[in-house]
Amino acid sequence: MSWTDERIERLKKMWSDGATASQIADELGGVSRNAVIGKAHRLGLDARPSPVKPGEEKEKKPAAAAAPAAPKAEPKPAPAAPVVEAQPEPAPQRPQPAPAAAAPAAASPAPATETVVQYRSVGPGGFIRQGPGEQQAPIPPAPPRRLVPAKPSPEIADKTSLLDLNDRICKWPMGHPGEPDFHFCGQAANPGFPYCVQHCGVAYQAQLPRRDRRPPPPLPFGGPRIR
DNA sequence: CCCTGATTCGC
DNA sequence: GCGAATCAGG
Repeated sequence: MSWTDERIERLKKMWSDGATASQIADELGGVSRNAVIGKAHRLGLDARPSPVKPGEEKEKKPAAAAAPAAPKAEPKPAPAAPVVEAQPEPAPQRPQPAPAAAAPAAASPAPATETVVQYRSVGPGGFIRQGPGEQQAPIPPAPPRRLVPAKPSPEIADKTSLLDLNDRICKWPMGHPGEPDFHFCGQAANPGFPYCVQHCGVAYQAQLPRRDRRPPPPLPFGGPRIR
């Protein structure tokens, strides 16, 4: 198998969606997990959290097979490529009480000061994480009240959320995790099963001989995201 | 042992 | 460019 454009495309998407190399490999078929990882690296895709610690530098390995004289000298890469980092702004003025919506766009016309590119990461809920050095002034003291789980929005107030799950209701996921309307089926569960009767029908299927197997039903998550 | 991703290196 | 072999952590 070769890396056609479509296959590369799928690799990219699945990789950035967080699929493991193995998953990607047997999804694509015809390639090994290693091939996928190798390709991902060659494509310059983001490194994933590796189980291997980046910490200590590995010394030469025992060169099991007769390794000819070290083929390549390795000049350590230019040490200090200027790391682009969010620069803490002087913040001379007391920040305004904060428009809660927190204009994510750096578009705010910084008056007269230099234009500083700010990099921000986006948290799981879609909120904008604060960069270092841009603490938002006084932290509102926590009210001495008991915290109560709240529905994030009226939108899903009547939907079955994670907090509503128990062993008697159907836990079949509807929509995509992380999205505002993600919820669970919520029907009465088939006793002894985590899903309602309909979803049990989808989740549990008799294994048929390969030859007359039907193509698999859509994944519970609605299949791969389309971005 | 299984899994994971990273790296190396012969092809 | 490709990917098997190898490494190393969980």
